[in-house]
Parts: sequence; structure tokens; C-alpha cells
Amino acid sequence: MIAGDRPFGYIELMSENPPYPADHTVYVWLVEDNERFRNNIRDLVNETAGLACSLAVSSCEEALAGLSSEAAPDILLMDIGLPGLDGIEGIRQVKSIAPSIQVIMLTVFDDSDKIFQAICAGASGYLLKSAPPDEIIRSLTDILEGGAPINAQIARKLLDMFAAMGAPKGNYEITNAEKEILHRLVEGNPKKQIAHDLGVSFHTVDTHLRNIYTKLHVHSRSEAVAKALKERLL
Amino acid sequence: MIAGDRPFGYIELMSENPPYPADHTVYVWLVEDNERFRNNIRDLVNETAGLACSLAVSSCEEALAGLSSEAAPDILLMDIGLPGLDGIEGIRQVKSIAPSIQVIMLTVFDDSDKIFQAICAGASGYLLKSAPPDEIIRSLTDILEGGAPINAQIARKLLDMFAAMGAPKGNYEITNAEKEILHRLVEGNPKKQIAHDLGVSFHTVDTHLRNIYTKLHVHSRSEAVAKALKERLL
DNA sequence: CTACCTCGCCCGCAAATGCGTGATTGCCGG
DNA sequence: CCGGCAATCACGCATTTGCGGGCGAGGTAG
Repeated sequence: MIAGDRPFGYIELMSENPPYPADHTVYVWLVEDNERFRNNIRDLVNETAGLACSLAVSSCEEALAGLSSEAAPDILLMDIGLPGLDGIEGIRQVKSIAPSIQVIMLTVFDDSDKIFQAICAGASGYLLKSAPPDEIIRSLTDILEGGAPINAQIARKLLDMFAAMGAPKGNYEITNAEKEILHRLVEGNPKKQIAHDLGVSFHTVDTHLRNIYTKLHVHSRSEAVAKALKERLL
Repeated sequence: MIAGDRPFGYIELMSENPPYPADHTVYVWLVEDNERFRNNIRDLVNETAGLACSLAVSSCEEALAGLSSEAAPDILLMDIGLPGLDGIEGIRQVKSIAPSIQVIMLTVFDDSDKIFQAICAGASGYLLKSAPPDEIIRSLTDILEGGAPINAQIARKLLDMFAAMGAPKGNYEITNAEKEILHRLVEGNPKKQIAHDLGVSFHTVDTHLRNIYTKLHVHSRSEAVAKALKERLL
């Protein structure tokens, strides 16, 4: 089902409507507290060939209950801002019960923290409610092809988070020898062991270590390790 | 120009072709070593109202040279697998010279490492070369609206990376007191200092520390710090 | 050619650490 | 009511660390 290599899905979708896998109907569940919106999406899904919305409820609790009584769906569209059980925690529980379910967040929130939490909880997609209906439908095919439908605005936030995370590679002009030692340091080796491993004298390691401390502006081994990991200069 | 609130961009694009900001032409540069592909994309861009491909070259070096002689573009479409100066390093240099340029990676690579590096280097979008032409054009509007066009397959990898990064909060049944000590450990404090800070005896800290070592299966302070940071259990 | 830097090497010592082996207290659940 | 557990405190000791000194070789830039 997860195609993995169908880069032309978009075109197929746009040229004519139903290019869905003919082998079986894709079942979709919907968790959304706004009744009108819920019905709109449900109808939209049901009107699309190959898709069927087999459950449309207003709370995570109902969906979780459904998991124990009904057949699990292929895809779960879930609102984040839900009354009662929070959508984020909702994903977590759903995924822990049935990990194969692909969860798409459907929300008005676009703040980085919510996005991050949802993703860590196991979401496979993230759309804004303001998305046009066709984007929502298209996202369902995307996910079946092994992709992750993400609104472009949200994708930007993701990229920013990544960039902020990996970019500040604070360079402290660490020497190769020093870097090597830093490496072993992180692994918890004592100086003696490091010296033996690198085939140099204990005192040499000691000197390098001192230089590392100086360059990193730290005064202890743990501090150095912490800084090395945080600034990812290993 | 960066609209920020035009969630219906897709529909506009798909219903009729040119919904581009009428106020000025969007200039696009293209770096791609395959001549046929380069020409295809260039023509595609030029045929689209509101867009103009003002430079189409086969190497990063040429593009960087262009930056000092020509007007900087709004968007740069760049291949990753380039001969000579690598595409990743290319982004870095371009962004360091003209940070306002939005760079979209256009590549056949879809391995996580390349993606990660490109993003950290400052890419604002990431498409596969196998993407249909309309997706490439749409990505240009996306980026002008403040979004980040990302191929769904690649977005999935991003999400996986994120999930792998934040999810495995390996719980080692660390006590609150122990967690507190772990905290000060990564800050490089000696046991004595920690004891004083927490208002407990030196020996207490020592015992807790031993328990931490046992629970984390480590035998040294640095190893503990490393593990605590890697498994983000602080 | 000299000044400077990096890398490797060495001595010595006060301080901190890791670990073995204890004990006491308060709290929870069976 | 008692066993289990986290948290606290305690002593001793072999190692390891952090840091104060100092020395020489190679490279490079002035």
C-alpha cells in the first residue's frame, strides 16, 4: 500500500480525480469537535472514490473507544484543539494501540511547539483547517504513498526548527587531535584509556584536554562533554 | 510579498494559472548540471506569467560569480549533486552572501543525511527532480507566500527524524532527586557544590550519583552526562 | 631568521571521583 | 504491621582529574 515510488501522484490526482489503489477501500476516521466542519470533511471523504469515512466523532475518547470495537482505519484525521483528551495525547494513545494508523493533524494551531509535540507523538501529517478541501483529500493519497502531507507554512516552521537546531555549529577551532579526544571523552573513557587507544602518552592527552577546556571555556570534563554534545562539535 | 495568509494558493493555481503577485516579476536562478533538465526548467519558469529565469548555469561557482555581477534573484533552484562545489556548501555560501535568497533544493537524493545537511545550510525547500513540472512551479508560489515547499516523501523523512529525535525519551526510572543531580552534572558542578546547592550532604549526592550510574549503566560522570543528553532525560 | 602557534611530552600535587560497605529515616502498599 | 524503597548520611581508599609549572620539534608567517 505504501507505494514509496509514485512521484506523479499529484498529476494523476489533478488530471482526473480517482487514482486511488483499486485493491481496497481506504478507511478514514475523523475526530473533530465542530459538527459542521466534521460533516463537511466526512462528506468530502465519502464522495471520493476509494475512500470511506467509517467513523466521525467529536472526541478522542470516542475514537479510542472505537478502536476496541471496530476495525481500525487506515488513516485518522484528528483535530488538535479538542475538549477533553487533548489531541496530542490522543495521537500518542492511538499510535500506541494501533501503530499502523497514519494520523494527520488537522488544526488551526500553527505554533511551533504544538507542531513539534504532535510530530513527536507520531503524527504523519499536519494540515491547517484553512486548507482547501482538495488539499485535504490529496493529503490522504500522499500518505498512502508513504509521504507526509504538510502544509507549506508549517513545513517552513519545521525547517526553521531544524535549521536552528543544527546550524549553530559553534566552531571553537578544535584541533583534530582534540576532537578525537573529545570523542572518547563522550564515551566515558578515562585519560589513561584514551592515551592507550590513541597510542600517545597520558600527558599528551592531558595537554590536549587542557586546551579543549580553554577553548570551550569549561573547567570540568562533564562540562566539556555537555558543551560538545549541545554544540554538536564532535 | 510574503503573504503569510493565503491558504487558497493551491486552488488559485489549479483553477487558472497566474495568480502571482502582479507588483513585480519574480526572478529565479537555476543551478543544474544536466543541460536538458536545466533548459526544461528554465523554459518552464519563463513560460509562466510573473516568473523569469534570469540565470541558468551548471555550477555553484557560476552562480556565486553571478551574485557579484548581477542582481540577486528572489529564488534559487539548486541541484545538490553538482560537480565541483557541492550543492550543500553552495547553499551555505549563497546564503552567507545574500541571505534573502530563498533556496530550493532540486535533487535526486532522498537520503536523510543530505536532506538534513541541506536544511541546516539554509534551504527553504526540497523537491525531488522526479516532481512533475507543475509541482516545481507551485513550489515557487509557495515559497513566496512564506511556505516551504517540500516533497511529501521527503517531508516524511523529516518527520521521522523529528520523531526519532524527540520521541525516544528513554525512561530509566530516574528519581526526581537523581534528575536534579543529573541536571547539575551537565553544568559541570562538582559533587560538593551540588550538595551545597541542594542543601544535602556530600555523601547523599554521592549515593544518588551511584544510583544514577547503575540505572544508566555507565561508569563515569562524562558517560552519564553524555547519555543524559543523548536520551534527553534531563 | 625570528616570533608564534600547534602538537607532543613530562613532573607533581591538591582535589575530586568511583566504589565497597555500611546505617537511619520516612513513606507506601500488601 | 512489616517488607520494600527512595532518600539521607557516613568512612575509607585507590584512581583519576584539574592545573600549576616547563621542554622540544615542526610549521608558518612576519
